[in-house]
Amino acid sequence: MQQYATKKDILERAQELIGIPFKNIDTKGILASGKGAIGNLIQECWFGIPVNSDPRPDFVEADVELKAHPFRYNRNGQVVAKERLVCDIINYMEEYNKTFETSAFYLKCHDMLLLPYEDKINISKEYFSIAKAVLFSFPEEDLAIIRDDWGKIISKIKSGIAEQISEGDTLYLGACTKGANSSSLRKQPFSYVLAKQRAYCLKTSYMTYILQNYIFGNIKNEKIVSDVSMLKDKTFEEYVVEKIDKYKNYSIDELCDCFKIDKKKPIKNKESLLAFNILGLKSNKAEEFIKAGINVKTIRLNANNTITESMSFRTFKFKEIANQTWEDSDLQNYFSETRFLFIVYKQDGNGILRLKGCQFWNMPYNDLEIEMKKVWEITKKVILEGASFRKVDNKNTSDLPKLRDNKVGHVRPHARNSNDVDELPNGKMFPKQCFWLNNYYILSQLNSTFKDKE
DNA sequence: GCATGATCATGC
DNA sequence: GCATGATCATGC
Repeated sequence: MQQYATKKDILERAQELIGIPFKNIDTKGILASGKGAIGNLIQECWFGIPVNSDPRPDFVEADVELKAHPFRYNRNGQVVAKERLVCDIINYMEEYNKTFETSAFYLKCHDMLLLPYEDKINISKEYFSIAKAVLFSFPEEDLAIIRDDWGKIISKIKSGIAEQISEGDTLYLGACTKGANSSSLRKQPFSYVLAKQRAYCLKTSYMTYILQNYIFGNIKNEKIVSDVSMLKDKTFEEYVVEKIDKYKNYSIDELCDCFKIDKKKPIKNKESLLAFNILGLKSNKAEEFIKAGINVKTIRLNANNTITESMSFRTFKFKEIANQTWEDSDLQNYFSETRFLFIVYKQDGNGILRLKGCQFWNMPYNDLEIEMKKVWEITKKVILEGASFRKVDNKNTSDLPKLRDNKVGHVRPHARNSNDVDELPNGKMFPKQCFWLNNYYILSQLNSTFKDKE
């Protein structure tokens, strides 16, 4: 029998922990032992539960899992999760045989004692302390999405492609890599290919939402699915696709008329705003998209089924790339975690853009870990060498990867103008750059239904 | 026609 | 003032 046997006992004891520096409770020297130590510290030294590998929640009688989790304040002063919340390792050999209710994730994490602590930059973690103590169980509408996420992960195991699982496949519940390094491999049941070891996790974007809305505040955003019964016979993504599909072939002006938007008023990214309107939202913010960290991108197809422009992303800092490895690079993290919603418009014979529909997408595992990795590594090499950055005929040029060098991506300027510069490791200044997805690569990723001849 | 470098426009 | 999403302009 555990000492803290009810939720009430647990929460009361947890409340007493708030504000106490971790070094003051560390009677066993756990902090010195390394990663994951804070959860272990609280479990052992504060609640007296020995660390174990029991598949059941830490508080067995109360059926509650203890989770300490770091947060930070962003530039705007908002609380944001520092990282995803990692749960159990996914045992590919066993997990596919289970139901969601008996999965290792749900069995352990259906109810959690969340203990967020601020992770302060340049301060030793022994001075950190728990900021809040909250008992958390998933809202019904989140559970509907998490259940589908789980199904997606399992279906890749059942298809014998566990090695192609990516965190970007899913919305709230992810499968993140876990292990000493990327060579930690495991067997899978329907293929001889070894797959990277992965663990169930709640995505960083989801944890940020929990922190901002359930723990520290109560910001309300518009929901796409206002009632969970709307997802009775379809997934969230299917619901979105079907809804947008109802306005197939509407021109931008026609859509503006439908939603009473001033056609002449300059609005940034009107095409995506119209898609949000179709989904029943007034703003271009949806609770589900924020939780899932979904990135909405508009794609314009020409009448002859080509795409003119490549797709840009945020600018990078030369020195950041120079100091990172691929595994901890912003680019790898971004494309492995991020799910996209493409809103697809296509020019008709008269050059008028018409809505064709939408498509959820994330970068396939091999495109990221083989192709994009090459682009990143060449970029790093060119930045470190530094010699190729030069001016020819008054134009800045360099040996950074170009459009035809790689089928997935390239590097190009992304700045206000050529005077908007960033410092290279050798001290030279050069226009800010970003990674781009090649226009022809994007085209290759689009559903064939968008490319049909009219 | 397309690749590449440069720049625009909104919105916070 | 700047990030972001997007598009323009030149020259081969």
